[in-house]
Amino acid sequence: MTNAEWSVPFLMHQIASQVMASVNRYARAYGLKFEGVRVLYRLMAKDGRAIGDLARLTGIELSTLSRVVSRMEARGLVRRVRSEKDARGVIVFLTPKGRALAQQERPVYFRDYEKVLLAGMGPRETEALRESLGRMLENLNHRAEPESSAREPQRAARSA
Amino acid sequence: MTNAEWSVPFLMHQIASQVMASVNRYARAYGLKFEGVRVLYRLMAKDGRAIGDLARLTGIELSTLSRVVSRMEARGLVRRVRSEKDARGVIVFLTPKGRALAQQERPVYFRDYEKVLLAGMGPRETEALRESLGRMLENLNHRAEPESSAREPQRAARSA
DNA sequence: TAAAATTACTTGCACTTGCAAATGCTCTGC
DNA sequence: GCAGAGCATTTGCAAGTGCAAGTAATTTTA
Repeated sequence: MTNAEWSVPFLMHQIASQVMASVNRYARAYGLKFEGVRVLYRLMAKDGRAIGDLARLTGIELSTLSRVVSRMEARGLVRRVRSEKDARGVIVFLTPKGRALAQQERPVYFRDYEKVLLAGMGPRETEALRESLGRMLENLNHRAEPESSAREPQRAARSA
Repeated sequence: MTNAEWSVPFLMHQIASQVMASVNRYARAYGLKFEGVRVLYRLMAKDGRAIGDLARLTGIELSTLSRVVSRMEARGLVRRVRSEKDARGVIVFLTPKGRALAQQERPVYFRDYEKVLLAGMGPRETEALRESLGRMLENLNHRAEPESSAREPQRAARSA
């Protein structure tokens, strides 16, 4: 199974989607899924963000994010405030309830996973891994698209 | 941004969903999305797999996968064959067209990403990373769930 | 050896998603 | 100071998704 020729993104895909599916199952019990969890964490890092910023940071599509925020708002986890600086914009804040949930669930979403994922690795290896991941994330944030190399082939009606 | 305290799964989440979103945009042009691409690759590694095996390997929910395969079948990328050993089962095979697409698109999906993600890393770092990722994937495959620690809290109607 | 349990998928349904169009606000140039 | 361009966000709509229930074949069990 572990084939040294597999590329890094391919490995990432495999891991990513399995972890994501699993997080979804976890978070369900709290009325959240992957997307909601990520919004929560972005707001924990810095409260009060524009919808568009959240979309950019999380990579969630804007209209989707708008609706994710709506549902989180309905559940009392965040609130929307019309920006005073620019009335087109909306700023999203955590409610105390949202903050409490994020704090309470941090270990469940992440620490337990850390145990599973990092099984059998020493501290040096995990530290190197963490650093590499951090760098990858920076790389992504600095250039969201892999500069599509001008390839924009024929459109298809449906996707599988 | 790069906060050393962020856990590995958290970093994985961030990277994962951004890469996934991006792959979706890419693959769209070929009538595929993330899920379809992953099925294609699993079949490239070993052709002729049961739907259930594909679901387990990819982490895609079974019913979803069934329909992904249906769409891929409609597009002529794979074909379903009723298993002779066990007539309940269905074996999914690549068609020549599906195989050709997988081969043709490998560089697009993965090599370009590799460039973006690994920017600024030396060969030693990327090799270590690749190994760590391989190990994480093995860890996941050996234990799909992080043994839910018997937490099964109150159900919620909708998820955000 | 026939009913019951199990396995391997597929389908119905309610909800979510992403794109494109709409809405509502702000800035620019004249 | 107002028409037109440009933004930030939301909404309509056509798919896509996951759970639960259904279908069909196989294995277990009494």
